[in-house]
Amino acid sequence: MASNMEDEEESSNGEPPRKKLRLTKEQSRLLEESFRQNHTLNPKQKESLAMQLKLRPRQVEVWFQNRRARSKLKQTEMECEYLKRWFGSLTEQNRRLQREVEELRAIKVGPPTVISPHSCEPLPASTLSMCPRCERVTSTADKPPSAAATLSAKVPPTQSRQPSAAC
DNA sequence: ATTAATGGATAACTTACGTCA
DNA sequence: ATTGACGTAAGTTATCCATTA
Repeated sequence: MASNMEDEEESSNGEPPRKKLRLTKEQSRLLEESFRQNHTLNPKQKESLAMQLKLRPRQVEVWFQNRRARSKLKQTEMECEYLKRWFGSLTEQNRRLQREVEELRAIKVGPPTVISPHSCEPLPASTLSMCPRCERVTSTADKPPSAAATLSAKVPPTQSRQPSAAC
């Protein structure tokens, strides 16, 4: 360590070396107690607290400044932890929902042949094409509600299961 | 057991900005 | 509208002390 080499002397720039005060237990206790009551001090409170603690008012002032800063830092750290946990739970929820979507998509695609909504005849899947707008292969409006229907109920009306003009 | 290096806590300082008379 | 005094927040520096290799 490079400290204490010029105790009681002046450093090269003519300034006396900065000395750090160590507060006693009792001083800390009183300051903390006072901080609990009020996070800021008016000049009168500062003066009387300084007298009580046998410190300079400036030292009391600095202590309160630093104490407010520590308090805020702690609060910020706690909020950060909370947000991290929240993010984690949202990520997990998102994973579950993605899995569910995959399962529902698998059910919806079903077997390789489908029934034509027009002729009620089975059609080979290879003759069908995907509508780029609604991403549906064919109309299933005449089928009973399924899990897939439940999902699509959440889709905006323009993407309803009724065949659009483009389909 | 001793010692130098290191990191955390915090007192003290500096700067920028807002408020008010 | 301008100005100077004052208080505070934010950022930085310096010091002390405990831990560790």
